[in-house]
Amino acid sequence: MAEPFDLKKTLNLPRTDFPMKARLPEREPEQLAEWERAGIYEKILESRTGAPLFVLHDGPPYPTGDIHLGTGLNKIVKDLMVKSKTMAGFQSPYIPGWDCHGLPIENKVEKEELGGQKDKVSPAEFRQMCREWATRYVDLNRRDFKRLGVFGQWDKPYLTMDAHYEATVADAFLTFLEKGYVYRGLKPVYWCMVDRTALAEAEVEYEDHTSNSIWVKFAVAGGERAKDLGPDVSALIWTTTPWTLPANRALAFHPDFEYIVAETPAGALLFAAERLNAVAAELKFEAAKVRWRGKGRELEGMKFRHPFLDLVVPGVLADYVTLEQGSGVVHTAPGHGAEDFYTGQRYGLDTYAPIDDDGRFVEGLPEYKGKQVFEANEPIIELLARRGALVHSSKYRHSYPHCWRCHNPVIFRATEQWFIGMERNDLRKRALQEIDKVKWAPAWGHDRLYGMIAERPDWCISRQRFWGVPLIVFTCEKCKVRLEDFKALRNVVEWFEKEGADAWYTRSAEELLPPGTKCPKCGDSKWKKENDILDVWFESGSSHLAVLDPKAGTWPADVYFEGPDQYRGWFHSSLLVAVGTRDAAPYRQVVSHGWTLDPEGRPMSKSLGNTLLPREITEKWGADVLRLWVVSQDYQQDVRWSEPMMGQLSESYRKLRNTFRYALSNLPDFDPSRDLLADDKLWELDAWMVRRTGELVRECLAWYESFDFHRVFHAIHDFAVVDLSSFYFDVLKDRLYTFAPRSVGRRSAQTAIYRIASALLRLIAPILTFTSEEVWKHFPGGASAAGSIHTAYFPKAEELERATSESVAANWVRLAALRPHVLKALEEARNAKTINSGLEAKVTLSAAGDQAALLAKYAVFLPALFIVSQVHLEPATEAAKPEAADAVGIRIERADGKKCERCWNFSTHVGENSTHPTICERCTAALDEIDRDRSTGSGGAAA
RNA sequence: GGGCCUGUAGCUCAGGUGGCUAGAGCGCGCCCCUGAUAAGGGCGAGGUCGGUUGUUCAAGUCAACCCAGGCCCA
Repeated sequence: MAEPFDLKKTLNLPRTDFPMKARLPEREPEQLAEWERAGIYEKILESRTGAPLFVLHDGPPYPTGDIHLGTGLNKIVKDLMVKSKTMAGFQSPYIPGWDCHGLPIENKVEKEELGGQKDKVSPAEFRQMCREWATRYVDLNRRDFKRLGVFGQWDKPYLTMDAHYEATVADAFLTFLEKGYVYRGLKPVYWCMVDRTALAEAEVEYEDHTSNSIWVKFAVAGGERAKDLGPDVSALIWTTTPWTLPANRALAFHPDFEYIVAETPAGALLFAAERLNAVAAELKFEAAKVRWRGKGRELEGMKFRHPFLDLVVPGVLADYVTLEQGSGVVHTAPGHGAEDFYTGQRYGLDTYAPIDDDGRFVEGLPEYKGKQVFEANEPIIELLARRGALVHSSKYRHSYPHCWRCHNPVIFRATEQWFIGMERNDLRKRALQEIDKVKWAPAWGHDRLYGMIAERPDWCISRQRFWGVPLIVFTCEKCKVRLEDFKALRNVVEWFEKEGADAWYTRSAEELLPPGTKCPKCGDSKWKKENDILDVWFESGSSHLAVLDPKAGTWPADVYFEGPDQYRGWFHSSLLVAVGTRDAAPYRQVVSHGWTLDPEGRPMSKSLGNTLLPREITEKWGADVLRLWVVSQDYQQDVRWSEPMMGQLSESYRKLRNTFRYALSNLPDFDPSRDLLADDKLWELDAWMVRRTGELVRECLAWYESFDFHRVFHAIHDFAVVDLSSFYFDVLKDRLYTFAPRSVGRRSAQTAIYRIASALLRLIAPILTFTSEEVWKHFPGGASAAGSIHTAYFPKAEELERATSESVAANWVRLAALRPHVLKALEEARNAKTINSGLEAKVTLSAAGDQAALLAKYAVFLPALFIVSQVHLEPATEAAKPEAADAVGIRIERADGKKCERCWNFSTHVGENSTHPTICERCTAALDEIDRDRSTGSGGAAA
């Protein structure tokens, strides 16, 4: 050997092209382009041809703006489900969708493109403008979703405005109609005066509103009990909607409550006894003489004079009357309240609601006629005052229903609407039975939806708008009879399949119906098309009909996954549509996630202005870090977002990335087809680590199965940090670097690293979508030649676990348990300046019994385990006897001998090698082995 | 007002059927290494398990009530 012999060149130091720096914001888009070129989504589906299906059916978001963080979370979790099911061996298609119809877009187009003047264009033109608006945002949303690494059929999503979809919805409506679920009726519904449409329960949100709180007298005008009450008595009512008084048609009493007539400064007043103190406080009087007492039921049929209309209204009984507020006497306007309406039905009261679509009084006294209802409040209050009927008036702030889209207060207004009757064909009962069959996560989801379905009123499905699917209803122009020839009606579905629902607006009734469709009653053939469109919830609730197919095995879906607002939304409407049309739930399982919270723990919302775009995150940290954010928390509860969290997750990401990088850097000369050692050839430590990896795999696969992604993440992360980085990889360094490249010891370590990294990588692939692919490309043995990691399968726990026996594993568990104690002793020696590096130390262990035997058996492996130069064993002396049976005494001294220049271990044999006087006996042997390998010509040194 | 959910170290999470001095990772402080190096390793300090009162030999774990936050319904 030449004089300047470089010993370092004889080491197998880590070497890899895999970059330490992730540069995710730049690299991820490149990866996306590559996947796009390769047709990754189709490739994955092809790779699972013939495999059992797992169908996640996408709930369609509304394309009216940028996606926010919650939407991103939703899509990422869906992607985790799909990717993990794919790797578990299922064929798992994912067809994303968008909910394109409805008010929000209609409003935007009306305001931003037509300056509020919708009449300027025809319905067909208006619909075209809405379509373009929706298309624009679908494109933007799609770009953002893809950026998150979500795989799916992005080039062919389902859109509720597609012709086929609209036809499916129309057909579903006809099925409901045909089966007798649908009826037209006069009922109070939520009405938005600004959007001029009826609203469903799900379209109403409660917000704070200031109302007029007024106390009004209704003079007793007769009835059986009138005499008992005494002269000049008035019933006292309380209301926060003065404008509904013109529609008052009764006063309601609770049959079981006690009522009194009290003599007050405002006159003799009839109200609930229990409300005396509250009324006195509100009306500001002290004591009151009680003149009469009686049960509410005695007041049924009493007559009261309307305070300003020439009208006498009856006393009626209702058990929804409460003693929490007001007087216990309830002003009843059947045209303006749901409960009032049902009371009105029972007593045959007039459902009076003289209000037009804009919320203006179309008739009534000059004081309020023509005024919008809220503007009518003041004049009505003044009117009451003039008539001496107003006892008290004040402002009252409370939560009040508002339109979810325009956020204006809504009113209850009786109008003619189309309904799906919940009791028709036992729809409610059957839906409830289906809920019991579905699996719910979290479990309370069952009770939530069950309660809602059990309580909900009939479904108001008509809307007075244009941007949607029209109700397929024709009325004979002559005799007003409705066409019930379903074969003829389904002709419209054919038109919709060809031209979309636009056909309803561009084609005449004669064109839409089969030629010569005649009225069965009068024989005429002039038909009038219905103007209303369907509630968009009916539309999105039909998505399973449009997208899934029982014949293909994709209906019902295996899982629906959405936010908690969908119990009243999509989970709800999908169930009703499915039960109505197919007599079963459209899903086997429903999973919901929590709200997305800002750093202060408040739900992110546009009104609070604390929302965040996923794009801002991917541009700064990368999609894989955002995906880590998703799996770091339990999404079934509320999830929080904050900048510091992202910082920590970046660190976690870096740790995982470096763990894989280190594994790769020790495998540059490792070809699994040539170098992989069989289980029984592995060193025990290596086999034990493989086995432990198998245990991790077993746990994680179970968590993937139950969609507990955060447990998967924490387990993998902890394993990478604790078991690999700080323990196994550290312990392995000496063997990997200093042993001859082809030695069994090194190949054993490499085999373990290879198997562990391979398992870990596939285990985390659904989460780290981009990075796992990047690692895959650097994996030994041409792993990526067969295709993307996303077409690979999850590792098999058994294959890894059987690397070694339970008893061998148990020995290593005991040995490894000693490590923290030795490390602590080393730390103390470091502090005492006895040593710096651990390799400068000699550890003396004193043990007894079993423990001594175990240590003796594994003596040669102990220096590596503790990363010290020497370990000496001695019997536990009586004095140094450790308390615990398996404890050991630990003494740290400086290592004997000199530091080997090659492996840095201390040895008393340094200097014995004449060629290399600075190296130890182990390195001498290693160099000899390297020389031998070189002369035999096979295999190569790492360096 | 009714119903439901949540509340364990600064952060994110574990803690079946109640049982040793309540755990992990990250972060933080101090130290080591310089052959994973814009890396790696070690040690350490952090919690009256939201609060109160009960049941029990024993409660983070069970019960009741309360507080805070959230969601749904009205």
